[in-house]
Amino acid sequence: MSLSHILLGLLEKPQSGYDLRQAFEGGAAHYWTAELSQIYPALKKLETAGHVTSTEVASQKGPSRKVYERTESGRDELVAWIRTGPAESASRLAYVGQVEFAHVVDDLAVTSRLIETLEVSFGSLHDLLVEVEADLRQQTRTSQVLHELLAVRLGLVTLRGRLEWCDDARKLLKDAS
Amino acid sequence: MSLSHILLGLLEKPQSGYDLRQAFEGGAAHYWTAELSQIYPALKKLETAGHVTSTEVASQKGPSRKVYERTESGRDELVAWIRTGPAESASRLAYVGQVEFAHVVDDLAVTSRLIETLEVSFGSLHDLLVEVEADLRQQTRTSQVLHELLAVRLGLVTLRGRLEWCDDARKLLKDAS
DNA sequence: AGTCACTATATAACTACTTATATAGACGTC
DNA sequence: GACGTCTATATAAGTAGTTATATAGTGACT
Repeated sequence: MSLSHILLGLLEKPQSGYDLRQAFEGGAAHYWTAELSQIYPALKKLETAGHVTSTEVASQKGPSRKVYERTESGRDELVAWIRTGPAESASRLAYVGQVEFAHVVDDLAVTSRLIETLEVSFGSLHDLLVEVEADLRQQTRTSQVLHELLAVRLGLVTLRGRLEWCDDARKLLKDAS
Repeated sequence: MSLSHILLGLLEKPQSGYDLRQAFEGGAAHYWTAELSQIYPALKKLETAGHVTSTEVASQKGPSRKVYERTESGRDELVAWIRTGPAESASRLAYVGQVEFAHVVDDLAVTSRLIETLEVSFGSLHDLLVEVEADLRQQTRTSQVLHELLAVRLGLVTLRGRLEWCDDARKLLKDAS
């Protein structure tokens, strides 16, 4: 389950469940979203596991808020997740969270390794799609072939963008170290 | 549920559940994956709904295969799904399937409308991230800010790629009509 | 005074998805 | 001939995620 990990990452600052959903809407939306009905039970589970603690805070508008804070154990769990690197079968883009929260590891080499791993998997998917596209180009341009070509090209531009990003990321990391 | 719709789209040619999984691995993987344990019940459900029919075919290697075929009603269901356009909250990229299978609608105007809708939603997410990036650029370059910047840029290159694709797709459609 | 929108938490019911396991024939190889 | 791998279908158990609904206070508009 990586929603828990994403929540632990977002808890760099103590926040309520409601706040955390705002975080998903503003910025994090490009790689992950979650409903409140999923966030509240997830926070409760993290609390029982000892990865977060909660304190009730009176609010000027609406009911009192429950503000969650990451514990040492929570930080350890987050670090462990980031160190494992991206899962091969990631239908959701949890690896973006791993990159975003990698600063808690306090070791840029971990970030570099993450990027290298991603580059390999982006690369092989890209190569596969290049072949599929070449195949489609040789077929007579029926409506079906045209639409398949559109779908494949969407994959290609996305992967080309991500590969460019790997390059860019390496440069940023070199400048930083 | 759009796995059913994706399966209906892939059933342009009659195929078995096993074949359909291969399709997810070869090419469709960039926007959707599904395990066999999810595909088999989904096909059964489609059969009860009358959207597909199955015929048992003896196989030279291994056990006999169950080959599924899309019915008229299945085609109607697929067309209806494509006509509704992309869902706003699409954590998985089902809209790529809508583009890929749009040829069954047999009306390029539908494809054009799909692309226009996508361009709007890609655009607004892109604009949001541009603002977030500008914000981060002004902050002192701590490790945390660097990692947030990396995550935001990954989103940006992805969205820039997709916006380029919208342009490209419009041109391809113009040439085709 | 009534309605709407926003902050805030919570749960029930449902749907989707993953992981593990069982079965079974064909083919290759050690 | 024992083992591994590939084709092929299927189900059980568990986890993740969505949709609907309830509750409740605040502020703004009508």
